Amino acid sequence: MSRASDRAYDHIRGMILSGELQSGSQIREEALAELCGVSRTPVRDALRRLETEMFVRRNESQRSFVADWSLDDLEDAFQLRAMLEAHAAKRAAARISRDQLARMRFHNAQLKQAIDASRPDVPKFLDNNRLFHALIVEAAASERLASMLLQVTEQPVVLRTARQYDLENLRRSHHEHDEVLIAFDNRDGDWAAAVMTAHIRRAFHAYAEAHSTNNEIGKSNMAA
Amino acid sequence: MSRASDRAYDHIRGMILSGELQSGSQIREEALAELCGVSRTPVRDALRRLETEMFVRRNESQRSFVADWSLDDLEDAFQLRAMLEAHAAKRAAARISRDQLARMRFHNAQLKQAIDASRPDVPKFLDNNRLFHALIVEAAASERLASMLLQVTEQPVVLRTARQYDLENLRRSHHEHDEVLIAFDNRDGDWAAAVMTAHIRRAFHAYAEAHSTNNEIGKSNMAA
DNA sequence: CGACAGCTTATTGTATACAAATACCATTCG
DNA sequence: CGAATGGTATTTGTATACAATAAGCTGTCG
Repeated sequence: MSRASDRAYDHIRGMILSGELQSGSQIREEALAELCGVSRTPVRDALRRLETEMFVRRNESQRSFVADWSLDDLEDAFQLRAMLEAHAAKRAAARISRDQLARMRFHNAQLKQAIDASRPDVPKFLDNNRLFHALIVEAAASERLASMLLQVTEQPVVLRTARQYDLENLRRSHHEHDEVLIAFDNRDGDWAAAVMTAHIRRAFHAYAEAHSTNNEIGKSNMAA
Repeated sequence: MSRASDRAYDHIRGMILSGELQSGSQIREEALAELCGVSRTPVRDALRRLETEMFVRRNESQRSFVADWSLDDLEDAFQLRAMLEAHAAKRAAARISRDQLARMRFHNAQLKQAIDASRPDVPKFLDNNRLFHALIVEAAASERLASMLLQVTEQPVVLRTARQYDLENLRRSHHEHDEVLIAFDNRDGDWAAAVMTAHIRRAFHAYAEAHSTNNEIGKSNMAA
């Protein structure tokens, strides 16, 4: 997309994720325009996108607000995500190429390195985790599925704890990824789907637990 | 939403569904603006919406085109729809109220009347069918699920046959709805989900068959 | 005190002008 | 003859002004 509306999108999204824009607070187009250094036109574009992704909500008279998520909403999103990612895994098992498999293995290895380092490298973990999951979606070869997953993969919730990244959960993620790979090797879609469902549900519970014992500010991209 | 951009949305969507805008053809904002009698601003708004709903596709340099769907794309959409509607049915089974159940029964009865008339009343059938399904989504009580279902419920495909509305399929729809209601009565979410999956998959095959034996122009809202 | 009407202000919606990017076409050069 | 290049036309992106709508406030009346 165009430069200005993209910048606006990234900027606003970032402010929501970081908590700079408080959950539930009203956001005015002109104020955002100033913050982003563009006019209202691209800001409106960005707001529409964020609205479909449920980062932003509009009331009946078209005022925009930062989405305010309850734990129930969160579980709802995770439930849909589990279903969609399981479906993606099943499709991927039947279609994935040698090359894609190799790349998945690579990212899972990188992700293990990130955990095993003397000081765990969380950004590296998250990055490779994201790429691992992206490859499954790519292999699933369904544009529609991909676009739906985008809508549930990142939640507009500011996590307030560091425990989201506890080593135990990161290690489990790695092992679950490994099992997905074995299921793919065996072209067993049902197996892959089941592992993926469990993977996402575990992520939800880690997420929820972290959310209930809030200490400090974190990012929202859960390590699934 | 606002009046002008809503009108633009409805108008463009209608032109796509009716075939007035040919699949795969490029669409220019200014041309649409003239057709809709508004300026480009609301047209752009409408195009963005239609794009997220996959009625419109944009190439790498931001030109817009009417979506062109293959049978595979269609099956893909139906598969996702089946999964999502089954999920909705399962959730609904656990949450639906007496009043909602009564309204569902009403619509299913109306829909039967539409079939049993000396000359089947297809619009009446479709209307009550839509309301029946909408009630399930309402009872499922997940905004996200609802918004995702909107994205897969209407396909931007011009059907070229009347057979989509053959009586046999309409009757089956009625009976399947009936079974969903019984499953709801028994609060059996798995049962409801299974019936719904079958319901949507049958609809797909009816749709696909109709699509392969094309005669005349129809609407795209399949009787599921 | 409370509710309501009318005015004022704040906010979003639309039109339009212009800027930027891209496609298209013709012409030239190898 | 084909590929590359440049210029022109087409199309989309952005800013801005103004219109329409909704919210908030103030003062009046019951």
